[in-house]
Amino acid sequence: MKSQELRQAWIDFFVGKQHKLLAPATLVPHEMSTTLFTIAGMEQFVPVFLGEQPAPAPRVVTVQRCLRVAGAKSDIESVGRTGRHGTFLEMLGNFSFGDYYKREAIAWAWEFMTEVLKLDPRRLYVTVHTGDDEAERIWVGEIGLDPARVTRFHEENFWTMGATGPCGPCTEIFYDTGAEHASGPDDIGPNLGNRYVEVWNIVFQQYNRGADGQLADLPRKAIDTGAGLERMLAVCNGVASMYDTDLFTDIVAAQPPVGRTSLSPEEQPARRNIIADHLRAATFLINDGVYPSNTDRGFVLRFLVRRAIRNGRLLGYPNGFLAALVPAVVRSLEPGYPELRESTSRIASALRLEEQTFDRTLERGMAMLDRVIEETLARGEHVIGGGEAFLLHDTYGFPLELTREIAAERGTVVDAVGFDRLMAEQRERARQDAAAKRDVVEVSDLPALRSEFTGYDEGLESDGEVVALLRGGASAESLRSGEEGTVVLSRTSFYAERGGQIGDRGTIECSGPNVARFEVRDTQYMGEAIAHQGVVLEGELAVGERVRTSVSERWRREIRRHHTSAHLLQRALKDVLGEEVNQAGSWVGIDRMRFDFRWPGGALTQAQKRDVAHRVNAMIRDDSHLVTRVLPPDEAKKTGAIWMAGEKYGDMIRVVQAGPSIEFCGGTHSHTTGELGMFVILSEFSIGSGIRRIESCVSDAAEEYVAKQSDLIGTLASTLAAAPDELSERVERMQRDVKELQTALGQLRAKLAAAEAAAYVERAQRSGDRAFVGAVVPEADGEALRHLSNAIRARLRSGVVALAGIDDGRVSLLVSASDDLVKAGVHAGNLVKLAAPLVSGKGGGQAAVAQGGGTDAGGAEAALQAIRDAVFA
RNA sequence: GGGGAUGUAGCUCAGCUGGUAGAGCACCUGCUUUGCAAGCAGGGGGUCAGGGGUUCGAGCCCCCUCAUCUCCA
Repeated sequence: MKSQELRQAWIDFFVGKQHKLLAPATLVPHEMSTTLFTIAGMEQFVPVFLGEQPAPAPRVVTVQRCLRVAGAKSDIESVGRTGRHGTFLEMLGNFSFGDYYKREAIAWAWEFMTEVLKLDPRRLYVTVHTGDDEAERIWVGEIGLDPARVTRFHEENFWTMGATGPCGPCTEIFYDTGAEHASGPDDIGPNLGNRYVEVWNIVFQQYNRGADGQLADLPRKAIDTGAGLERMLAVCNGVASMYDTDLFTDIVAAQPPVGRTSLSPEEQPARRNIIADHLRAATFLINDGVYPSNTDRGFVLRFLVRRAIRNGRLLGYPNGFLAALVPAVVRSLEPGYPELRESTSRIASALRLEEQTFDRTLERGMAMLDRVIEETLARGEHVIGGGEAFLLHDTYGFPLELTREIAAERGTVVDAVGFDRLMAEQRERARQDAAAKRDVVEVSDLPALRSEFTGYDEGLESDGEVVALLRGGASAESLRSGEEGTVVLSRTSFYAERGGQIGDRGTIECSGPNVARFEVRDTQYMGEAIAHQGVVLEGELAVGERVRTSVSERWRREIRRHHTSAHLLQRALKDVLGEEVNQAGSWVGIDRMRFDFRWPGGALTQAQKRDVAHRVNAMIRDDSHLVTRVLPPDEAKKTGAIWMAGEKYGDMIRVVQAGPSIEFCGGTHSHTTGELGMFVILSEFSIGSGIRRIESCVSDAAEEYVAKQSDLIGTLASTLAAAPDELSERVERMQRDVKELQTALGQLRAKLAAAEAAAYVERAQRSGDRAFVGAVVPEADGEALRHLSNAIRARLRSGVVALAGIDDGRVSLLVSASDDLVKAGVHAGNLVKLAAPLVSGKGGGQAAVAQGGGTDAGGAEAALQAIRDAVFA
């Protein structure tokens, strides 16, 4: 059986049982999630289980891609080595939200496995929760399973996603792969070893575990099942390992022939499997909008990619092999995920870039390791310290296994114990921090609320009803004058912050006989509800009242214009730099717009920026009417509109067209492009490797900016008495003049110092063959003293120069001694230390040259005397 | 989110306990020379990432910010 046949059979079976087929969520979960990635099929339904969102249908079927890298549910070291472990997997799932329950869920699972897949019932075993008599009764009484095939477990049969969230008892179906796969003589049933493989988990979701660890009942009981496609496929095909199914064999077969390698032939298949697994994960992560980076999801992606590259190197694969494998991965998964095709080149180029980055890291690490090994050997030791290995790993990203390998070649070993200890400390630090501020899923005390946004069609004003009020996060019946709080309405013209567009401001007024006015300072989404945050200006606002909403006209107008400019800018960027430019986020305010985009080419040139701005302005002058259509996803994609990878879109998608720009967008926009007036780029800079940010503005803000610039140029021109056109030339000439003057001044000073030096040298005091020059130099700072001192010393064969510069009431001391006197024991630093207190200061330095200073100019002569006495003593 | 490292000439990097900012390569000029990184001599080139503080004095010490690299969650 092929993977696609199994996927399709699954979907067909449950659609036949009146299930609605839903599109899978991306690997990047919804904002409220407590997990970094989508790790289970039920992830996207958590708000439904909790009663925060309505169910999309009573019965649902999905094929959900999942990623399990960290945490209790995965073991990265086992990936590729056992037949059951992988980081990326597809979860076949059927769900019931308050519809059918245990009986149907169990019966259908049995039907699918024995009748559709035609698996041998004699190989199937079942586990149920210790407290779940009902499930066992169904298995034995209704399905007719031999009671000997049902075992009870406690912890193993209580499913939970994480520390908190929906959970409940479960029943699991195991497949007996045969005695030849037994882990040992004790491996005679589920959960004892590798022989019995868990293929299907049917969870009876009925509790929510809160932050305090207590279980609370869910609003309604639900069914949540998950069967791993990879394991199920292996079972169907009678192979022991999922790596022997077409999901992996196609990718392994596409890998280059093994080159020079130190790996044993037995070790090589595991390495090839690891590459296939990590590449599947990486392909989907990038497809879903994640890119390699140092934090969060990006880091996990980087970890997987680098691990794959490292294994490829060990197998002797050529540079760039990973990117070259992307088409094979896409071919393998395309039947289930046609959308992968259009991301192929984007995925490959991201992997290529990461491989280059990794190469640089390895090169740097290699140089450091060489030094470490040499130092170790030079000390006559043969153990590389754990601290040093950890430093290489932690700070410079050099993998431990590489350190070990290279160390071994040079006859040394690595202190693994020390390394592990440091690693554990690092983990503990991060974990404690994370534990301190973990988000908790809680059943909201608000019922599942949903607000309708009327702003698309009705403009700035609309009617609605107050359905909930919050004061300090807790629900309230009413809000009185002066109180701050949150208002949730059934319908509203206020746009809540989403898609980079900030929330609206304005006022909400009671439309009834009651008088109340609420000032809205910000608007945010709370689930599907639109929450207006602000303060009651007058009267009292109560739940159930009819209200009229009105958004500040200027606020919305300027936001609309800036949002539209973001679309035009993206179009222009793609025109100038190429279609591969991808939006990586944006922020739309009333007087500014930030647009982040992926562009590995570095800073934009002046000409590119000008070209981009010019194109945007040309689109504005074309004065096109904006056209918005609301389409189902398939049709929306046919328009060729730009959409953001990894962004979630609903059942119906708004497609906004502004001149040549077509984008998926839920924001509010201007009526015509001409409304924007003028577009100006304020700045362009990097906000991370491969990501750049453009800040720009349009409309009033653009006019103001240009006016300010113009004023500035006017001021400059009049200050410099130059025409604006000549400004840059003028400034350049001034800089050149300054440089020349500085050079001339330096030369002059040197000459002057030389001339003065001659005079000072003539006045030198001598004692034996030692000479001493001491002088108070008015209006001289440290720099001047140094020049003079150098000039004098150059003329003295042997002697000490001590100068006291007086500048602005402060004294600088500088003492220097000729080499022969230094050898004879004269120490300029000590001389300064001796003299400095006489000018109420301090100082010091080296034997040849020393400096000091103080605040008492009157003591300068005495200080020089003291030095002279010391030199001649 | 937490930790580590780095930022000095166009490039790669030195810079000791705080005391006159350096080397190699590249560049310019001249000479020599014409076989694999040519040689010799001379020269130009610096906001020591930015800001604040301590100090007589900061590239170096302290604080903040920014950028880049990196590990962990």
